[in-house]
Amino acid sequence: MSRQIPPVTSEIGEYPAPHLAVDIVLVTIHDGDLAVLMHARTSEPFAGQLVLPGGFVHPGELLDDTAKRVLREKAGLSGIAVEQLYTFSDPQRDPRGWVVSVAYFALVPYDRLQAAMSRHANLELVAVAPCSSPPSRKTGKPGASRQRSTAVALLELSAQGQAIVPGFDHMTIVTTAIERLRGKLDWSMVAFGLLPARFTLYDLQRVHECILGRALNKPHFRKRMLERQFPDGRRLRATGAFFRGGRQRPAELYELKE
Amino acid sequence: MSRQIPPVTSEIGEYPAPHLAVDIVLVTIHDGDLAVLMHARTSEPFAGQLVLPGGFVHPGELLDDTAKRVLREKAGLSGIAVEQLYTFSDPQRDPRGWVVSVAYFALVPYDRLQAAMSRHANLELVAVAPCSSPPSRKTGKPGASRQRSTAVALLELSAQGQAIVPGFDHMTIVTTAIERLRGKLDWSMVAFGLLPARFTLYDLQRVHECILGRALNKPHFRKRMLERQFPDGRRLRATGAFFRGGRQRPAELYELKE
DNA sequence: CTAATAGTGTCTGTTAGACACTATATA
DNA sequence: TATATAGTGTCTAACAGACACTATTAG
Repeated sequence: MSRQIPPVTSEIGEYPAPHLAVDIVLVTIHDGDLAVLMHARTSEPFAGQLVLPGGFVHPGELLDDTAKRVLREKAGLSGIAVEQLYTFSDPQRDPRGWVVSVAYFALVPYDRLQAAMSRHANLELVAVAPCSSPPSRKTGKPGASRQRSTAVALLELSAQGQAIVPGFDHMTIVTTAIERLRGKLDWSMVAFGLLPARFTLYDLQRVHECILGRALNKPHFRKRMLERQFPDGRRLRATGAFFRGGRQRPAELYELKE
Repeated sequence: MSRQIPPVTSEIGEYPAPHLAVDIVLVTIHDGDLAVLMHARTSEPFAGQLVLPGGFVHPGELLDDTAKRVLREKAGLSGIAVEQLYTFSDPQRDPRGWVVSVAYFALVPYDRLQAAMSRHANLELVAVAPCSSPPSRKTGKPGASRQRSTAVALLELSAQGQAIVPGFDHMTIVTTAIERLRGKLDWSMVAFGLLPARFTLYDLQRVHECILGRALNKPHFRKRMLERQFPDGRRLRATGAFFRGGRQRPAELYELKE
């Protein structure tokens, strides 16, 4: 196969131009694990392997809008905030030709994603777990192993208990997204993107623990969250309503206000 | 002028492709101020205005390599680490046509940049100062004004005392670069990219203060830096040599070791 | 009652800054 | 000597985690 490099000429100069695509890492939390949305490819290359939803940029379109359009077209999800992650440019990353990809990440509460997935049968939710560590918080103490390796994969992907090797360079893209998510956790509002409008403080703590991959101190976490003013100016406010789900004392529901 | 959209066809699909360029924000510290490297455009659009060094991506080239090549070709600087910043895709950002730009930032000690600039007469060093605040640490207390505005410019650019309005969207790119630099300062090694191999602890502190735009506590800063192991595993080590520059007690020179 | 989670109070070690002090060079 | 910066010791306040405790629901 001869690799395609689209020849382009213009006033600007005679510069061949790469195809420009967008790939989306849509992150959610399901069953105590971080998870990302993928779908199985139906054609070569990487037929049968899972890849991130993606698409090419249209003329006159901002990359942010491309990302939103891809989410709408491929997952039926609208009104989700997206954030640019990194641009991947390895000339070999797509066997079909020269395709540079701008990766985005987006966050969605699981219940919204579940509704969307029921209308798009080809979508799959892939669990993301720290490498060489139990896949779920429920089956083992997280954060026990600390490692500084960078060459070895930091994350393991799995769907229905099966390990996943995504197509293209999408494993790298997912790893980059999760690292970015961790880095933004304590100064941005990413945690709330994974929660519904009302949630208990322990829900919020579980989101933080899930992203960080380690346990947090409960009294301190609660104090810090309740005192804090978030970057958009809002604070946590008790609603007076309670979540009565388990067989224990009900937990108060909070929301962002002011 | 009809805006150019290069028509491209390929196996991958019939997708028009944008031109893909790289723009570099080369940051240094000169005379107590952050500064970036620019040059005056000699042709339309934006003839006479200052812009960042940039260039188009070549086929088969990684974007990181494009950034290094641009630094080499336009500023005669080699062996400088570059880091991808953000990809700017506003369809209107270049009046000549559809040009998506991947911005990079790079750091260089002023003495190296000065040597390079003496060989490239068209280059200019543009001072970067926090908006509505004295342009230099020496003429006023920095960090006195705190603002949360995002729509208004956060930075002011100036060369030879004259305010600068760069061409294209390069003001936005510079602002994004400085914000990123601040965010990375306390967990990465960016400060050392702006210093020669040997430096005094107060040099290091001045770099931090310059990037943050506020004063730091001297005893604490020194303790923290001397105890700390940096991400690459190295630590600060006293060299036994001293800088005898002023009319006061000489300051010991330190370097990164181990 | 027990089980299980919700939520709080207190202690301790670490971190960060304020402030004051000593040290040592040049002029 | 005066002065300017180099470099340090100590105090205090805020922060973060460990731990133990009380509260309240379902069953």
